[in-house]
Amino acid sequence: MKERVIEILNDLIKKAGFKVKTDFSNAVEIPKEYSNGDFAFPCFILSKELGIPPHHIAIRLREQMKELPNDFEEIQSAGPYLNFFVNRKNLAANLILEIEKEKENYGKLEKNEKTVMIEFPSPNTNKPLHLGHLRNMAIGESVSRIYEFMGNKVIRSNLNNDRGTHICKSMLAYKKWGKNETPEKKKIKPDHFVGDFYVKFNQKVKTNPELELEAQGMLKAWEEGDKETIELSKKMNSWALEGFEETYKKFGIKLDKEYFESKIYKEGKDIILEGLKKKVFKKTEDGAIIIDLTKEGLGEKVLLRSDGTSIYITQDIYLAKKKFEDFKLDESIYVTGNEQEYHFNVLFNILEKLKIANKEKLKHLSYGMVNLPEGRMKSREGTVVDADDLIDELQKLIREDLKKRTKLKKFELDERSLIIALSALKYLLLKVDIRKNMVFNPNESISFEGDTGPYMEYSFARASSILRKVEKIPEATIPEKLEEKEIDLILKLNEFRDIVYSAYREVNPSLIANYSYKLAQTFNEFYHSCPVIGSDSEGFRLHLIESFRQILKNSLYLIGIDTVEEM
RNA sequence: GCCUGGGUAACUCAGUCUGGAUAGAGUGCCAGCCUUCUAAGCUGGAAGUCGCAGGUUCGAAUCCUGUCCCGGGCGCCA
Repeated sequence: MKERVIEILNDLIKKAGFKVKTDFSNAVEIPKEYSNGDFAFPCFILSKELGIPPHHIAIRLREQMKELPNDFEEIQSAGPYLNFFVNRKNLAANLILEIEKEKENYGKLEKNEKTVMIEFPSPNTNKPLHLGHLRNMAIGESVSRIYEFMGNKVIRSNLNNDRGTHICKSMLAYKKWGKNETPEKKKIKPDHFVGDFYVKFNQKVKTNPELELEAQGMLKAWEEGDKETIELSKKMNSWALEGFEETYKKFGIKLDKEYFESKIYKEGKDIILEGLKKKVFKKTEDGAIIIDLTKEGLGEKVLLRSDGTSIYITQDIYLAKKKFEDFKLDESIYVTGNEQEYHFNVLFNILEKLKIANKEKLKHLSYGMVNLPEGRMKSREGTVVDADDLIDELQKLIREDLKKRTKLKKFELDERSLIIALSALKYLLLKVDIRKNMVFNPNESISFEGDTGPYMEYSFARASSILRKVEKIPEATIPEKLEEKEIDLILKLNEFRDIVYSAYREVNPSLIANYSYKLAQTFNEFYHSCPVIGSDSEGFRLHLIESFRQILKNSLYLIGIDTVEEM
């Protein structure tokens, strides 16, 4: 459409007798206000070259237009701007037709573009998931869906951090004070059961610092193959993983491939030694192998300790290579908090130097932290917002609300309240720009009115309710004159494709989240000013509502949110 | 010290990449709207030196330089 505008502009400039060298094709813009048209040309850009004030240029250009082309409703000069209004009746007719035909596939690309692995949420198995993980999961899932929607094959992978001193801390506490209890006997969600011992350790270590050494000793025993320790680690890790699985399911994510640090932490040495041979790495005097990334501004980084053992980055190099080989990946994305930026920067440099993958194929999707009004969440100090507790609390609030207004059976109540609760949570986490830190205020952030997930659910339910009231949707006849709120809704629906594409290109789910909200808002305005059933435009408006439902559903799907037909 | 992200209304955030028309939402506050398709809604109002100072430009929240404040990183931890 923009090409048409440029075409028309070229024609008008020629007819006006202006001799222009300036390339103005990028100057054509989409105004923020619909009342200023669908496209606008700011004439300032020609003003200097022509030596004519911009508003005169706009008038002169408009004068050349004797007859409007079919695809435009109006072209008008407005001060220094020339505003183009596309033919909205045509647009509405085509749009509705296409959406109703393609339904959930509207805007989707079917091509087989790339195989992409997206790694998230990669938790530690010593404590339950918290709000930070939920942000990670919301982002990971949304980006996965966006990638799939744009025609890529996505493999969701998860690297479980199931070894290390932090794991030994909960193990040690269990060994000392656990009395062989089990989550089943105590009726506690298994990952919470494990986490309670991690908390216990951190309480006890305050008065007994030797526990720290004991935990380190335990790690040593574990790595040396001590049977009892291995058994304990297996038992506790499986509890943790069992609990995580439950939370993933509730939150609506399914990981395709699980990796375990305990299984790969010794791997990667060969790659390092080979790199040493190729002189990509070098050996220090005390025998450690390092890479010098001073030129890249990253300094020196140890890859293999002087005692020959590997560290975090060693196994990450191994795993990256394995991923590319096993799945023939075209791209590998890591979703983690921004505190790991240095690590991934170093990792990607190494992978490129070893020719495992160049940087275009690697992406660190780094997001900001979720803070509380008092500051950072600290699991050791117990100031974390627990993922399960938060979901339960939200669901409870919504369930109470639904109970007051509806007569639902228990399972319906459970299902509906969960969908709405997750809409609140996921939208809250995704509407904020991915790289920004965000503040979670337990008292204020839990809100169901205004710029929230439930607002969108409510809009969807109202639209659905209207459609339920009619038996059959008649053929749409586009009315001679469209109402302002109808036009707003049509234009907003028309933005969907562009928004999804931008979200994909920029790997930014918040664009879709914010669009979903604006779309729902536009619908609510339409809903209040345009009666549907019994009106002259009933047929058209029903189709418009059907299109709205579809686009909102598609849009919410991309940020991992389900819809409900009734509220 | 070096690297990196941020600073927009009382609060939580859009808008910045790709400079344009009076800087937008929501919450909270004030005033209206339920005998009509679900009031988790809609309409109106008050509320902003876009951290600060220069510069570029016809035009700067947006680009450049400097500066202040806040977060994160700079382990032979993960």
